[in-house]
Amino acid sequence: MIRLSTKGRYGVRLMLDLALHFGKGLVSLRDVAQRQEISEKYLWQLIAPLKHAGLINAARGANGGYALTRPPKQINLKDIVSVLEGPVCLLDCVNNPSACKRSALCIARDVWQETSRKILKILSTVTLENMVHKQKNKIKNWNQKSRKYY
Amino acid sequence: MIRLSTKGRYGVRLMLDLALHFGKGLVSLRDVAQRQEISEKYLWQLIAPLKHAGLINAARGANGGYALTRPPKQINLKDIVSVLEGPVCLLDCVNNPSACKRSALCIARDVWQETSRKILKILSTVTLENMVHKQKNKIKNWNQKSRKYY
DNA sequence: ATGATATCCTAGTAAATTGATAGTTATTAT
DNA sequence: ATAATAACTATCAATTTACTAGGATATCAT
Repeated sequence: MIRLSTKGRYGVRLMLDLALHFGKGLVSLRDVAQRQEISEKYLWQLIAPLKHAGLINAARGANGGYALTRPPKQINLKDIVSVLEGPVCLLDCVNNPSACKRSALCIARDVWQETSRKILKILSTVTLENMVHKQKNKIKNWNQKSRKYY
Repeated sequence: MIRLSTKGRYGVRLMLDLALHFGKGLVSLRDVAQRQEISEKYLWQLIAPLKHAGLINAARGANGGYALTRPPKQINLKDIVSVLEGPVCLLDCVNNPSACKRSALCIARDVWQETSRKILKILSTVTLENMVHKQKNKIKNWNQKSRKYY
């Protein structure tokens, strides 16, 4: 299926949470877990590869926690998804022609290759900064509505 | 993972095979299986939903077989993939807000919704006719090269 | 030093999905 | 009749997914 697993689903929410706190010190996993309503243990399994990929920093011990390694503007959905869900590549043969002996003459492969590239482009245009802005706007609008109707 | 299962992978090749024979009568599953090097039994599991979705017609009995119900120009990747892999929708909450109680205020959802729409658009721009043309060009070029070097 | 607070790491597992095979029945052209 | 072909059902091993459990290790505040 063309769909995200919970890794990508939760991972993006985790990274957005960190983005919302960027520049304000470290964020503990427990806090993220509570805000996002995701098990702390499960979140950790997402943290590990993200840290390994250099997207977040960690500080151990009391008052420890996590933070983005670079500004939200410089991290996009492609970065996050490819770490957590593997390379965005609709079929193995796209990145690795030897995965199928038909590769050389297969039109389907050409099409999937082109399509993969387009999807990748879409994902890389959405940054965490974009999402932070959207989040703030949404909350603002929601508050205005509340004032109006309640 | 953002990737296709073998259903979509084989299914598109199956439909392209039928497209290449469009207007030339029925094609038996055995022939497709041999040309595409895919098990006949497995192919049948793809045929069933495609037929049910109205993309192909079947004729039983001797000399029976399959054919596209409409010209290759009027069938695109979105049609095929959504039948075989389910709706192109990165997360359940995108089509069905009640799948997650955070839907109303979740920015991640908004972003995945927009992204799903863009991917859908990409898939619907590629028709079987496009693929048939590419296939014929590729074979032509390949033959020219052969004449040149061998 | 010590204890509280975090990160870090390894295993395990039930459920779902995937990819494929086998065998049987129904229908039609010849 | 019979050969060819679609239509259907059931099964199954392997993989992936989505978690959970239990602890080891590092760091800071006191």
